[in-house]
Amino acid sequence: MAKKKPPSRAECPVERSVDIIGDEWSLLVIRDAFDGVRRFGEFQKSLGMAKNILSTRLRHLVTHGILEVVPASDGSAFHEYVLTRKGRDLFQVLVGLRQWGEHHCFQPDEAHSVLVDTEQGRPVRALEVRSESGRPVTSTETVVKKVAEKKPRAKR
Amino acid sequence: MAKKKPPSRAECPVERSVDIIGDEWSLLVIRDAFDGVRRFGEFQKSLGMAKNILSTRLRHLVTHGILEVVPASDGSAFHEYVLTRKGRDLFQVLVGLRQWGEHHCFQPDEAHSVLVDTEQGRPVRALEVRSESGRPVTSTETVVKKVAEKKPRAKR
DNA sequence: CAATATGGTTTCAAAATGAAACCATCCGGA
DNA sequence: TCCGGATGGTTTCATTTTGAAACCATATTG
Repeated sequence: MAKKKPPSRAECPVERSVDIIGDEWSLLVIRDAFDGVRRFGEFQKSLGMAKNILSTRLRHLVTHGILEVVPASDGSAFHEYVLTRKGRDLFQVLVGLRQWGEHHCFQPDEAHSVLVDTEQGRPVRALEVRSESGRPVTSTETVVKKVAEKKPRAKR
Repeated sequence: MAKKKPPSRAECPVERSVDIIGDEWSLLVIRDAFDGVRRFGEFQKSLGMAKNILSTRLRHLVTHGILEVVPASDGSAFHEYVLTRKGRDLFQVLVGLRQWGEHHCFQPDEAHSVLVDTEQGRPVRALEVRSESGRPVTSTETVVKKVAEKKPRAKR
C-alpha cells in the first residue's frame, strides 16, 4: 500500500524500485496506463479493484512522480492520470514482465495478448541484457558490485 | 502472500507475472537468489524479514517453479533454495528494476551498487526494447494486440 | 433543475503481516 | 555420546492492510 515509510535508503536500486512499485496493484495500474487508461473509473473497471485501494495507489504513484494529474483531455472538469517520463521509463520492466509471463505462465496452446510495434505490427524482440561491448550476458556472467564505501574526499 | 487463488487466467502476460511475483518480498528474495543467497537463514538476515513470512514466500516461489530445493552444497543435511531456469529467466526483469531504480531513485551524488559483467568488470548496458527489425522502440511506438478470440478451427 | 455519472471517502469485517515464542533436527565439541 | 548451540522452521496473537459496500460531493446531462 502507499507506504508511510520514508523513502527507501537501500543502496540496492532494485530494492528502491520494489519499495515503490513492488506491489500487485501498482504494477497493474502502470500497465493500464501504458495501455492508455487515464480516468479513475477506467482503471477501476479495467482492474476490478476496490475504489479506496485504487485511490491510495493512484495517490501513491502520483506522489512518487510516476503518474501525474492533468486536466481531462475531453475538456470536462474532471482530471486524468498520465504517465510521467519517470513512469514511461518503466517500459522495460513491463516488457520484461510481459515476456516472462508469455514464456512461463501460459500453456503452449493458450492464447495471450502480444506487444507489437505500431510501425510494423510485429511482436517486439525479447529483451537482452548486454555487456558494454554488446555481448549478450546471462545472470551467471554478471555480479553486483557493492558501492565502494564513499570515501570522503581528502580535503584539498 | 502465497496466493490461495487458482493460477491466474488473465489473458495479459503482465498480469500473470504480477500475480506470481508482484509483491515486495518475492522480488527481493529473487534478487538475493541472483546474488547467490541460498540458505533460509541467509535470506532472513539479508532481508530482515519475519521468518514466517519468508517461509511462505519461499514455499510460494518453489510452488511456482521459480526456486527449487536442493541438498546443501556443503554436504550438511540442510537444504538450499536455488533459482530454476524459470527463475533465472527473470533476469531481465530484475535488471530493468535495477536500472530504473538507479536512474530515478537516487540523488546524483548518491552511491549505489552496480551490475557488472564478470568478464570485463564494466556495467552492463541499459536494456532496450527493440522491434523485430532491431530498431529501438519506445512505449508510444508499441501497442498491445489483444488475443484474437480463439476461433475454433473449422473442421477439416 | 432534477437525475445520473464521476470520483472519490468512510466504515467495518476479513485477511495478511510481523514480532516473538516455541519446537524439532542437525552439528560440533568435550 | 551427550550437551549446547545453530539452523530452519511453525504457532500464536496483536497490528496493519485490504476490500466490499455505503455514503457523499461535484459535474454533467436531459
